[in-house]
Amino acid sequence: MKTTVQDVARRAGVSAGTVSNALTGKRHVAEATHRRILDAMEELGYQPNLMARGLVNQRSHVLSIVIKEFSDLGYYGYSSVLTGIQRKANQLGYSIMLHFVDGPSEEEIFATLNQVSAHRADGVLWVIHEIEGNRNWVRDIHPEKYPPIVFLHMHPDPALSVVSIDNQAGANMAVSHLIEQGCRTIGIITGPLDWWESQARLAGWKNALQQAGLDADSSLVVEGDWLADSGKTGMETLLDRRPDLDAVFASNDRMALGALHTARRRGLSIPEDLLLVGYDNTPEGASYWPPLTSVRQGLLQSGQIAVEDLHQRIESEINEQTAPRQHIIQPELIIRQSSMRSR
Amino acid sequence: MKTTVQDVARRAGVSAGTVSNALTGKRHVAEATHRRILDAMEELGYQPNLMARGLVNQRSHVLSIVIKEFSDLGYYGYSSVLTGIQRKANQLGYSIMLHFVDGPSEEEIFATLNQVSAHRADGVLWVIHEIEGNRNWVRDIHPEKYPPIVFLHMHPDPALSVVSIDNQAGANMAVSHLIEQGCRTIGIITGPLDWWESQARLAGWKNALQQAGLDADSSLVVEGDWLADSGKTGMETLLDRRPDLDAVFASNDRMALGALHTARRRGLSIPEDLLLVGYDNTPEGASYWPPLTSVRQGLLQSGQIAVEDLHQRIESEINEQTAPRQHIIQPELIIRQSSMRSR
DNA sequence: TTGACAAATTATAACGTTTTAATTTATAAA
DNA sequence: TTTATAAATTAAAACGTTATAATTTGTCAA
Repeated sequence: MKTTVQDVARRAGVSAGTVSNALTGKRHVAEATHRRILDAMEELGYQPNLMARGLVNQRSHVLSIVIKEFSDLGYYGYSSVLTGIQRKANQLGYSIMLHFVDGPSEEEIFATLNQVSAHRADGVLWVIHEIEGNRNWVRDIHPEKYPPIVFLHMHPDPALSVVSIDNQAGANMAVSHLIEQGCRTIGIITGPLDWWESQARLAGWKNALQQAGLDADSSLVVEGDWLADSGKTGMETLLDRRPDLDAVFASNDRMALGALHTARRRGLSIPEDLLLVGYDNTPEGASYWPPLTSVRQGLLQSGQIAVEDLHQRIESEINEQTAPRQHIIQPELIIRQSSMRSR
Repeated sequence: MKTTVQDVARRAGVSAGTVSNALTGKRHVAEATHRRILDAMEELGYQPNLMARGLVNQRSHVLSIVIKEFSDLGYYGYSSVLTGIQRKANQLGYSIMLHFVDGPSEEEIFATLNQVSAHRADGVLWVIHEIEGNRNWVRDIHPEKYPPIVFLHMHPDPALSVVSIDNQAGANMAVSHLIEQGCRTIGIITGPLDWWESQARLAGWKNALQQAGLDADSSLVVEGDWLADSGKTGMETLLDRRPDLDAVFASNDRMALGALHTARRRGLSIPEDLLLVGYDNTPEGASYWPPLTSVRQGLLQSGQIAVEDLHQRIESEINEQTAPRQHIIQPELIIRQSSMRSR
């Protein structure tokens, strides 16, 4: 835990500089010496000190991920993104530091950002959902007081680097599919409406209905909070309000699960009496009864793209700033029995 | 991103040492100077460089979490533990670095450990499940080549610091509860049997049956892989083998979901025809149909305890090594309708 | 042999902190 | 006033690397 480059040098009978050269491979060192150095390292169990290295190189090779705490990590979406991030980061030689935020309130955001910056992370991946003022605080951040930041799952913004998923298209697909199945009265259980994802999915629903000349009445809309319970009550409300309801689009799989629960409790069969589509395509969905049709988001991919973009940004920063880029990923509909009209 | 303690010092008209004193609060600095320094920091937007600080203090205030990659993060259990870890770590002033492992093969384990040690993490939280040789490699690690390590969810071992959950007791509770409900032929869907958790839960099942003088025949045991699909097929097998089956204990909620699926497909009602208990108490379980009885593990708590123990270990290391400690957490049964005999 | 030139190595100065020991400044007693 | 003592500040060294510029060593042609 504490043999240093000096120790290795002494043991190999060379200077510290040579050991460093052997280590980084930037300057050439003679075959024989190289071998001796390697041996010395082996014998002494040398571990380079990344803090010292980072200090002189002005480069930590650490990427900071900022994520909202608690429930989020257990949520399928976030963990997929993280996995995608991890893979690419690893491949590019970065380590990952995790920062949690509760609020996110303005002050907490800046506190976190300061911590990130104190660690001298090379870049930041912002995986906090966007609500209200959020976007504006974050737009003001950019100054070179902080390392480059890539925002995941925010809606596109020319001033920021964003990797996001086309939520409106995803919802549109889902609802269009229901329409093709012959449904006419399609309810939606949305996420919290201060999330832009929720808004976008709602817009997709509306859009699909209008394209087909169908009713997008507000009695068909009920707001949930992403959790299964709100799917239960959402479904209750929809059924009470619209006895003619023949399909429901739930804005995530958890709420779809809740909707299934309520349908079952009320003695309704899916897909016989009612069709249902979820969002996220969680692995469990395939084991619900009936197996759940859902929208696959490509979250793993989004994590990877984000890291790639960030990496470019980090590398280029030395010369001139790379302009912000927007990456928009298209989702895909996975059809299972919950939305297949059995005639 | 690059004003230094020197800059602040210059601006405040003092020396670097004084700024440092003001920063750490270890030596007293006069009221007036202190104020001037604070102002200077504010004006210059000073951010301490944690790498430099870590270098001189020989303390990074970073905790490394080693976790098996991919699916694991999305798994309820792991994310809960991580949350628990994060909370306590934050409270004690640590940042968190995440390291992923695929295998885990011996070489990969050591590669990861070397990385951890290169970052000079103050301590390690080992959240890899234990299989086969695993334990032995890990026992040999301890030498002071690496920082102190606490192992989560390994079975107790006097040579190692371990925080684990009493899986056998948990399973025993679940099965005893089924027996109390009047069940006599209770099947089990286990996890992969090279996981000690699976073994322990199996032992708990067996134990409870034997206590009650009931049959723990091998025809009642089927091995799963934690995923819902294996719950589906596991349930098929059990039903085929034992037409007299009147309850099933699934070793996690996902597999319980699969079991529900199969029961439903075969036209069996739960709890009317068959009782079912899961393990993990995932939030979704309450929305399954019927709501799932399950074993709550106290994972959040386990994460917190692990960090506390690790912290002590880190602090004390300066003097003499603290002896390894075993923490065993008792789980709790959460009863819902899937296991309530309706008579 | 001696140069001339390339290749390999080294000494030294950073990087941004904190700590130690030394020094200055303030305070109180004589 | 002085002196003794406490309080506040500072200069310099250290932490473990890498980069730069200087030096040594080796090779080959003249």
